Parts: sequence; structure tokens; C-alpha cells
Amino acid sequence: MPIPDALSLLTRTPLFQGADRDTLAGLAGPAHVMTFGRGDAVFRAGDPADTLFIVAVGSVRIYRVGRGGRELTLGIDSSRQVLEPASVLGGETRHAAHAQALATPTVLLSFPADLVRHAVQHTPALAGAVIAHLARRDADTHRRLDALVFSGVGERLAAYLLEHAPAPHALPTNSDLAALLGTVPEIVSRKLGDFYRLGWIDLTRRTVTVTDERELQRLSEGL
Amino acid sequence: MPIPDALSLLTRTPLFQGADRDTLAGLAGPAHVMTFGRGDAVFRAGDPADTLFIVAVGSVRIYRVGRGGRELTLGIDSSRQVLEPASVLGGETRHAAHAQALATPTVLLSFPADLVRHAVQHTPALAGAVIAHLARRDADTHRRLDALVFSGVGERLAAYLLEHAPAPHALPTNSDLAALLGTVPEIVSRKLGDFYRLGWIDLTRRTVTVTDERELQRLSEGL
DNA sequence: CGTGATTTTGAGTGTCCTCAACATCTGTGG
DNA sequence: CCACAGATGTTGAGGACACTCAAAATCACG
Repeated sequence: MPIPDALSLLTRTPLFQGADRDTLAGLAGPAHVMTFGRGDAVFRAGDPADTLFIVAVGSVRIYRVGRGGRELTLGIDSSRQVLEPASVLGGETRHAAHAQALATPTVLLSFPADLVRHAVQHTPALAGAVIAHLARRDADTHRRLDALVFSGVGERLAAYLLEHAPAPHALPTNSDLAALLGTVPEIVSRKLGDFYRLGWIDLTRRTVTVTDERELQRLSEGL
Repeated sequence: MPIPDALSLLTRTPLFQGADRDTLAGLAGPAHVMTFGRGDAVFRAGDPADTLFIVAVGSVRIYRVGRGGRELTLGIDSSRQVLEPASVLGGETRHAAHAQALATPTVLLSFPADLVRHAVQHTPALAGAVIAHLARRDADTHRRLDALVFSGVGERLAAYLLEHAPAPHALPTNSDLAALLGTVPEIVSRKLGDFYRLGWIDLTRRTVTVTDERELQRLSEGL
């Protein structure tokens, strides 16, 4: 499990494409390496957002908690992704969501937020990459909004399967899927069962494969 | 109905705070003035996103259309707001949503997107303002996401009333409210009726006032 | 004062959620 | 290799909520 050094990770981080080596080297200096185990909290909503984390190894789930402990996953960041860039790079002082390591080990590099903000300010190419990245996130989130308003769990699950299971795919737990789709585990179970009975997916030992892409497509688009 | 000249509008546009006068003057040159009436389409989803619009007079609704013609309002931009900054400033080539003028007249200034992008690239203070703005939008949209997942129409309507009607407030039509809250007009009507009967709001000739802030607050937080 | 849009209300339906019981899987230690 | 415990998955029943369709009432405006 090699832990890449800060500089080589930075140069391969999509968000930082376009920054010259010197700028990145200046950031790499004060970097810290942090290691987490599955389930560990990286930060919690309300914590000061004074650190920028980049995933080196493993992955991290960003989520919010609602009434009754129900969770909504906002995103999952794996290698070379930046956690909650909006909170840290826009001047937010506190995190708006929780972050939790998904794998053991999950290795993160941490950078002082003000240093990163400074580098972004003074490196036009970097600023451009950050803007493009935030814009893309904005578009994604809006797509998710209208999926929640305009379609049901069936549609959203079908879309998930089409995206992840053209080839055999190891399903997350029903709880994880539910948090991703904005529902509860029982409903995920029922819908998966429905799809299986309809012959649209194959499902053995938590491995799914889409077998009738056409029908799932039809469903995900709402008939 | 004075139409401000492009430069003075630009200098007072929040998104462009921090740019020096010369930069803005360079943008103001190629600006066009466009006038719309209530209901006119400014652009539609799928249109090329090669123009940046800033509202000078009136307001513009950004929305998406789902199955059965149901609409979801993503945002309403009024004076000095920039329309769909994410599409135009992040390198998107097409608009992801529709935009429609809400008032007669609605006056917009239009700027070539590549010019604006260029200015943003080369003016660090501008880039910083754009990043902060996009980050704020990101946070807002995530708040909306979890409101949709974790709470019902009643909660969302209560939150709307608390935000807009501490003082008497002219209600939009039920259809408009429904598009804002992610539901249908009939439900808005019923919920407003409930609140009225409970004595939580006063409602005369489409003007609402919150009369029992405490109860609405309780509801909007889910008991 | 009439016409078209909007609001209100009723009735019926479907989806999702909750709670609870039961089944299955996974990994551990005997 | 088996037995067990805890986690996860499945299924049933009941209820809450939002949506649809349709009719009636009200409003806005010329």
C-alpha cells in the first residue's frame, strides 16, 4: 500500500491540473499524512473547514444526517479527489456535511486551507480548474435535485444500475444504496427484487449485472 | 425605468466585486441590451451557453421541466444577478435549464462568454469572487437536496413562509410556489389552508403574514 | 358583467415509509 | 468443520403522504 508523496499526488489531482510544479511544491511542503480506518470520521458537520483533504488511498463518503438518523450521501471521493472543495475554497468557515472513511486504510493528505486558497488566488490556471470543477458539481447536484422531484426510487435505482452495472458490479449494502438514492433500505430491497423477478438484472451473492438494458433505460426515463 | 449603462451595472454586480475598473470597462464595451416581457424565454435547456446574462431590470426564473410538464424552479435571479453562472463560466457548452423573464419589462445585459471567461482567468480577484459564489450555490443546493429527502411539503412550505413572510408578503401563484417547493399546486393550496385554519398564518387576498412563528419553526424543523 | 385563470375541495390511487418478524450471510472461535 | 452471534437482507401489514383527476368556487381584468 504505497503512500504517494505529497507532490506527486498533487500533480495528478484533477482539481490542480494546470498549476505549475513550483506552486504545487509550495503546497506539498506543509502537507500532513493522515490514516483512517473504515467508518472513522474525517470531519463532521460544523467542524472548522480550515483544512483541505485529498484522498491518496481508499475513499471517503460525504453525507448528511436527517431525522431518525436517516442518511443522505452527497458524494463519494476516491483517489485524487478533494473533499468538500466548495466549503474549503469558497470562504466557508465550517463544514456543511460529515465525512467518513470507507476503506481500511484510507490515507488522506491534508493542507492548510489558507495556503491552498492563496495558491488558487495567485495561479490563474488553478483558479480556472477550480471554477470548472465547481461548475460541474453544480450541474450534477441539479440533476440530482430533479431526479428527486420528478422520479421515484425505481427510476433512480435503474439509473444507478445502468451507470454501475453494465459489467458485473459488487453492490453496496442496501443501507448504502438507500443513502445514495434518498430512500430506506427496505425499499431498495424490494425494488431490486422486482427488477430480478422481471428478468432485468442478474443478482447473485450481491453481484449485479444488467441483463435487460432496454427496459431499465425505459424505466429510468420514466416510461 | 432607467436602464443602467453596462459599466455601472458591472461594477455593482456582486459576482464581479474585486475586479478593477479597466477589466470591467473591457467587458462593458461589447455588451448588448436585451428586453423581455413576462413569460418570454431568455434561453432554453440545450441552447449554446455562449453568452453571460446579467439582470438589469426585472427578474428571471431558472427552471427545469419534468414529466407531465411539471416544473421545478432552480432559482430566481433579480437585479445584478448573473444567470446560470456555472454553465457559462465552467466550460459547459449548453445550458442545462430553461430561463424565463418574470416581469415586464425585464432588461438583461449580455456579454460574450469567452470574453468573460478570459477576464475571470486573468483577474485573480474576479476568480476569487466567482469561486466564492459557486461555493455558496453549492451549499444552497445541497441544503435543498436534503430538504427534499428529509422533509415533506409542509416543512418546506413552512420554511418558505418563515423566510419570506415575517412581514406581509405577496404570495406567488400556487403553481409558482409548487415549482419552487417541488410539488403540485393542489398540495400548496391544502397546506396553506391547513396553516390558516391552525392560526399560524394570516392570509387575505394573497397576502400572507406569519402569525405564529414558533409553530411554523417547529414544523419546519420536523417537530 | 362576463370570461378565463386560479384556487379550493373531494374522492380515489399509488408510492414510500415504518415497524416488526423472519431469513440469510459473514466471520469467529470452539 | 461446525456452531454461534451480529449484521444484513427480505417480506408482510398498516398507515401517511403526495399525486391525479375532476368539479365547483373565487378572483382578476377588460
